[in-house]
This record gives sequence, C-alpha cells and structure tokens, in this order.
Amino acid sequence: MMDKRYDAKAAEAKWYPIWEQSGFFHDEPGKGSPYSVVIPPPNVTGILHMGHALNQTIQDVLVRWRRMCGFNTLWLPGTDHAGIATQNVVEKALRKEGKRRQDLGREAFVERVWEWKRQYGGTIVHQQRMLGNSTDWRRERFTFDEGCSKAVAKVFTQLYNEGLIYKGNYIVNWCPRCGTALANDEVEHEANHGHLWYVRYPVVGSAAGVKGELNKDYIMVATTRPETLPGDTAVAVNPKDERFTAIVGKKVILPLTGREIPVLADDYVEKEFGTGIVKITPAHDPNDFLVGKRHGLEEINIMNDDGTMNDLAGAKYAGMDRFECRKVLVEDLEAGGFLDHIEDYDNQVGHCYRCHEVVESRLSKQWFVKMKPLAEPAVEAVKNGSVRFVPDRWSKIYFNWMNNIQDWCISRQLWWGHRIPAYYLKGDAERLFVAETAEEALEKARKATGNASLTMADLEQDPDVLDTWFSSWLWPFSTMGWPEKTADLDYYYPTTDLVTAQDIIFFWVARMMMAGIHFMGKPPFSNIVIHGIVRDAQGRKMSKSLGNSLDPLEIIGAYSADALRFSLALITSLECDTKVDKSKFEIGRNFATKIWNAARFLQMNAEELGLDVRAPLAGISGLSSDEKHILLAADKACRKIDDTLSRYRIQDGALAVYDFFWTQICDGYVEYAKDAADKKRAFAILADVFWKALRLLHPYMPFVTEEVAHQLGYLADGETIMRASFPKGYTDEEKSAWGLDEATYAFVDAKRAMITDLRALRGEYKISPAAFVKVTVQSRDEETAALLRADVETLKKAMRAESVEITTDKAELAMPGKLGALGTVYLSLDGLVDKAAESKRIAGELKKLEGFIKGAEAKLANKQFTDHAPAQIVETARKQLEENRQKQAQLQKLAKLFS
RNA sequence: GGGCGCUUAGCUCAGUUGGUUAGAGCAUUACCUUCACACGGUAGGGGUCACUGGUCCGAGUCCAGUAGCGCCCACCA
Repeated sequence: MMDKRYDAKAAEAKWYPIWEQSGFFHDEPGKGSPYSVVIPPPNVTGILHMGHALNQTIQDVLVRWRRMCGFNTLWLPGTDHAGIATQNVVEKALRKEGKRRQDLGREAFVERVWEWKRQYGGTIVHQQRMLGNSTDWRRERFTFDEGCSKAVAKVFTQLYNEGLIYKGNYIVNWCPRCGTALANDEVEHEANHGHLWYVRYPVVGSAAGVKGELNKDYIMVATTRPETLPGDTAVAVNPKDERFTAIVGKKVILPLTGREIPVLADDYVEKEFGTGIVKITPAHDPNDFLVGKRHGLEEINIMNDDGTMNDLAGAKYAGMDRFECRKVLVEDLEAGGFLDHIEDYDNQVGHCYRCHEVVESRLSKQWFVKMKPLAEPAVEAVKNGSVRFVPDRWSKIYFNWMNNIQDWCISRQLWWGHRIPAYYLKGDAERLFVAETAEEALEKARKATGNASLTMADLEQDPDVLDTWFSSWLWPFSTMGWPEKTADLDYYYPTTDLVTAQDIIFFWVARMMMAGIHFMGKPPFSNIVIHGIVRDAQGRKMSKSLGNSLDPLEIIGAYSADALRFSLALITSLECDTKVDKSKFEIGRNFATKIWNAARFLQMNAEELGLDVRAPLAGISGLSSDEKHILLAADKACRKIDDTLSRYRIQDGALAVYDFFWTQICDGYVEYAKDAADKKRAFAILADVFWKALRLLHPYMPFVTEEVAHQLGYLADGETIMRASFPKGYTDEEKSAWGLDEATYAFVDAKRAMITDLRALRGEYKISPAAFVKVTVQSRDEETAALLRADVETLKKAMRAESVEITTDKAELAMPGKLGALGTVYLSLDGLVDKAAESKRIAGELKKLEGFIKGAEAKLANKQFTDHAPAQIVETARKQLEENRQKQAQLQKLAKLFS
C-alpha cells in the first residue's frame, strides 16, 4: 500500500543512484538513430544556480523524451576549467596563507590549482545530479583534461599553419597594481567626477578656410586624459563634419613635443561631443587603437607595466606616476599657452575588480585568430538552413555580430590554462616554432637553425595561456575524442540540439559553429535552442551582490527536484526571460502530490477489484461515453505533447500534460469512475491512461513518475520508466473498435457542462449541495436523449439528484434552467425559493436578453454582414439568436411562475 | 548611437495561419473537512488585450504612428 504522503526526498535519493549505476544514462554508438546534446559546461568553480537549473531542465526534458522515443541518446556532461575564475579562487586561498602565486612559482602553482580541482571541482557535478539530469557521467569531460588539451594544441597548430593565428599588438585592460591583463568582464565601471581639458594644437602652415571654433593658428581638442598626450599620433574629425573638411589631411603640432601629426577623418568621431576633434593615442585607448589600425598610425607606448611613464613620454615625465604626470603636464600646457580651458565632466572609469586600481588600456603583444575566414561559412550554415535558431529571431542577432566580427585575442597572462604551444629560441623572441608538442617544436627548431645539437634547454615556451573559450569552442567534438577517430565521434557528431541562454551566443555558440565547420567539416549541431535568463520577481538579474538569488538546492530541499523542474518548465517561454520567485515552485509540488494521490486512489481500487494494471485493454468493449472520452483525451495528449516537444515548446508540453492529468483524469474521469456502472472496466481504462500519463510526464518529473510506476506495479524491479516507450496515441483500429470519435468527445464535454450548469443553478437558488433535487433535461434531439439516458445513473450521482428525467418533449417547463449544447437542464425548486427576489432578478435578465436579441436581429438584417461573412459565421449568429429566443421564452414562463 | 524585444485579469504569463463567449496558475469571494488529495473540491468575481489611426464583413492577432518598459552591442575623447 502506498504511503499517505509522497516522500520526494526519499524517492530522489533512491532512484538517482539506481539510474546512474544501472547505466540507464548510457548508450553505446551503433544501434538506432542518434540524438546527442553536449551540456554547456559550467565553470568548475561554479555552484548551481537557477540559470543552470532552467537550462538543464530543458535539456533533460528533450533528452529523456528522445530516449523514450527510442533514440540512441547521448547527453554529454562536463565542466570548464575557467581560467581566470579558477586561478582567482586558488590565489585567494593562497593569500590567506600570506602567499602570492609568484612565491610558489608557476609549476607549483598550477599543481596547486589541480589539487583544488580534485578536491572541490566536483561540487557542481554533484549538484547537477540533484536535478535529476540524465547525463552520461561515464563520458564526463573537463576542458583541461588530457584529451581536450590535445585538441587545443592541435587546433592552435593547425590554425597557425593555415595563417589564421598571428601575433600582434593589442590593447588590453591592464591592472598596474596586479601586473596582469584583465578580461572585459573583470573591469568594473564606476562613475568618475573628472574634467575635460581643452587643449590647443597649432596648425602647421595656413589654416585659411577653417571655420567654427577655430582660429587661424590652432585647432582645439578635448580630452579626459591629458597625460597620454605624448603618445598622440594624430587628431581626428568626423568625415561628415563640414566645419573641418578643410583641415583634413593637414598637420598639427603636438604641444610640448613639437612633433607634427596628421589630421584624419574617421566615423568614430562624434561631431557633437567636445570640440568635434579628438586626439588619437593608439597605444592607450581601445578606440584610438582601432582608428590607428585603420589609418596605419604609429603606436607609441608611453607607460611602463606599473603605471609610471617611460622615456617615450619625454625625459621630464619619465618615471612619474600616471596621475602625477597628468598634473605636471597640465601645468606645462598652461604655461605654454596650450590649455584653453577646463570643464567638469562625469564619465565612467574602469577599475580592477580585485584591487580597485584604475585600469589602464595598454598596448601589448597578443595572439589573435583571424575570424573573417572562419565566420563566413558559419554564417552560410545558418543562412542555408542547415543550422536553425529556435526561436528564429536570434539568427538576426547572430548575423549582425558575425558580419561585424573582429579578430579574437586568445592569449591571457595567466598561469591556469592551456599554455600556448609556441616556443622561442632563447634570447630571440622573433624565432618561434609552433607545434603540438615540445618535442616537435624542438625538431622544427633544429631543422630551421641547422643546429642538430639544440636541446629543450635552448627553447622557451610562450608564457601566456589561451582564453578559456579557446577550449570551449571545440567542446562538441573534443569531448568525443577528436583528434582521434573515435566511434563516438563518428556516431554522435554532429550533435542534434544545443540549448543555452542568450548571453553566450557570441562567446560560445558562434565560435563553436566556426570550429565545428572548420575542423570537422560539419556544423556542430542542427538546432540552437535559446532560452531566456532567470530573473527575480522584480525582473532583476539574479546575482550574488544583489542577494536576490534563489538557490536551486534550497528549492529542491523545500519542494523537490521534480517540483523545481516542472515549475521551471511551466513558466518558461523561449520567447522571453523568466521571472521566478519561491512561490512558483508550489505549482510543481502540488502537482506531484496530486499525482501521488490519484495513484493511491487507483491502487486502492485496483486491489479491491483484483485488477492487474498492466493488463492490455485490447479486449474491452461496450464503453460508456466517459470512457471513450478519457481514451480520446489520452490520445490527444500523446499527440499534442509529442508535437510540442518536437517544436521545442517545452512550456506547452508541460501545460498539456498538466491539463491531461489534472483536468481530464482527476477532475473528469476519476469522478466518473467512482460511480461507474462497470467498475472493473472503468478502472482498467484508468490504469491504461494513467500509465500513459506517467510516461508523458516522466521527462518533466522523473522521480515521482518512476516511484509511482513501481508502486502501482507498472514496472518490476530492475525496470525503469526512463527506458519505457514514450506513449503514442491509439491506433485507428483501436479507435474504431472502441468507438472513439470527436462527436462522443464533444458530447461528454457538453454533458459535464450540463452538470456544471446544474450546480450553478443550485448556487443561484441557494439550494444546499447536500440536498437531493429533481432534474429534468430537455434534450436537443432524440439521438442526444438516447445518449443521455445511457448515462442517467452517473448523471444522477454527479448532480446529486433523486431523479433525472430526460425528455425531448417541448412541452412547457415551468422551472429554472440553463441552456447548454445538449439541451436545457432544469432544476425543480420544490417551492424552496424567495419568489419576490427571483421575480426581480428574472426581470433584469429578460431586459438584458431583449437587448441582445435586438442587436443580433439587426446584425442579421445587415446585408453587408450576410453577404460577406462566411456562411458558417452567419449560421452561428442565427443559431445564437434562436437560442436566446428560446431562453427568453423560458424566462418569460419562469417569470409567470414567480409572479 | 546601432540592434532586438516587451505592454493581455491584482500578480506571473499563454493565446499557433485574423473567425462563435480572450485562457492558465497564483491571489481573491462563498460553500464544502464527502471514504485519493485542504499541497484538495465545487461555484463565483475580476480584462475598453498600452494608446491612436488604418486594412477587413470581422483585429488581442496584420500595417503605420505615439507613449512607457527592458535587454544586448558600442560606448562620448
């Protein structure tokens, strides 16, 4: 016997290990059609948040569904080594010991990070198990494991040999205090109350024809960073700015240095801002850098790593701190008559997220991937439909980005990550050898130099590591064993679906497209499913600093994993972001409870009736209309859910299975079954549709469905619902043998509406729900009457009636009634109501009806309406009018009754 | 500045190609502890579908404009 309450915790703790250890998550390549998905690997330092829960629920629903449909499935799990995030975690721990990474040295530090990974890196994969993910843990991968690292080295080498990787100057965010480059998202922008300094640059030669704010002698620029002035190599104006067309191409003199620099025209310049003229300092500003690239400008780096000025800034300033230099240099400008005036100005300044120092844009040598040649085929793949975005609108955003793609800076000045496989001859940074292994690099060096006695000691590996995304973009195939030719790769690549949130389309999805096409010759997936971001009840992004995060594990503890999953699925639309608060998870919990209780009800009755829930339905006959109805409802549910999932409409599928279970089975059929004439048949049918319902629900709520399936005896020990077949609708043969048709389906809906009407009548006349009443049903026609008579016993019970009389007699019925699709249901009042009040109410209703009838008559008399509306619509309008006239007639009789 | 969205019940959202009375959950009101379930049942209240105009026999749905909100990218030297 099932327990009175469902113990979700116990069920979850029981089933997950069984599933995993039985190999239910694992398929081998070979048989059947493949369905494969790679998980977006979470950071190894990460802990599970709502975004993961949503992302993985969607994937697990799809994977479990496909698996039950008979696909050979692979959902490949793993984690990302997350270069800077992981390095920071370990450095933080070191700081507690009073050490820096430099104290350990590179090798020991990296070993220390591995140590950390071995000890704590399993947190998130453990948490993913709590969600119920059916990921194939036997194939778990890590972006920094041996295989993935091999793939990285191979890819780097190949791209280098193809001329798609190069080394060049680039502006990075540099923290002078930490001595490291920072990624864009590691820079925190803060409001800064600063100044705009207006500086005069004398024009070389004549300035005739120059208009506006200029005079003949100089032009004026506005800058927030005067100390970078010695690094200027041009000034620029907007090409459409007519004020300045005359000076484009001329030269100006850079104050304090006497150097002549050109005046350029570039779209980057805003006409309205400042003076409309910008100083260009390519080595110290990201935008200026790009302008410099476009115009072939010299890049003059005037700063040292620690934020002090170097010799190129000029002898006077060399050695000064950048902010001290700003002060001194401004004084010098003023003294030289170059400073026009100063304005207050508020802008955003980047700070190091770790030490809060003002971040410097700094020119440095970095490694790059040429993206244009890689991007073009990736654009084409989406254009020609071989890869599809779901929803489709994301393809526009993808194209927009891909068509404006910039080269990808892939080197990072960190220690934790894939070290760049480039080796230099010691003391000669220009002689470099790129190879997958050090040995190969040495071989190359020997050949190139003609010196066969070179050893590893003569080579030096590039100290930088690769951007974390440089391993992630290979994820769909590096995880399957590439560059080896493996059976997995052969069978499961390309994967079918990729499910991710919108925020990493550029970082990850677009790059995987490029790598997949370039190295495998095929895009890495067919469908890119993009879902929204999880937000809090106020619509804010969930974040630690806001403290508005909901912890999925806390939700699982309070409501169960099934509740978390189902609620997320139900409230999630692919179209937009999802607002979540704790109360949302009650939906899922309540649903699990409902299922449990319905199962108990079935079990109790099955036992009493000696019913085998697994017995096939094939032999049954003589079905009542309610029985036909639930069978057809099951049929519809199977088809609907299959259809919605195949279109990635996760929410619609959840809604459909919820409605089928709760409304159709529990509210509709179970209530019928309680009073069915042939209980054994009624419950055999319930057992059959219940089993279908459990399997339909399983992708959303794996634990409760597995538990209930075993409790009820649908499955024996060792079997699992995970691998049961996903239910299909009934066959045409079954349908016709049982007499399932839309007319019967509609009849039962209408019959239930009639019961509702009767209950409403009791309510209107304030008759106790407990009281037995007399009911008369005036059926629409003889055929309907026959159907209703067949169900008269269940009607009596549902209506709590001492008698239900079915008639087609159009004789006058002086009782209150409600018109439904099957006819009118009348309630005998037995003289129990307040006549005066009723009389008044009826008069009111009559008045309303009268108005409606007049309106409808006018509509039908309108020639335009009858000529242009489709016949069906006109017919409907006529019917409505007729029905309301009948209603009016009944009310008039009723009015007499109360008068 | 460029791009993409959103506005439907008190709240969170569905609403497929235009077509009878615009749906669900939560919240709310009344009644019900009836032997599956109060994490429940029954019945009800609550919507000028942001606004304006257009197309059409017919618009929540299509078109144009207005207002408000949000996100992404680039960020103003």
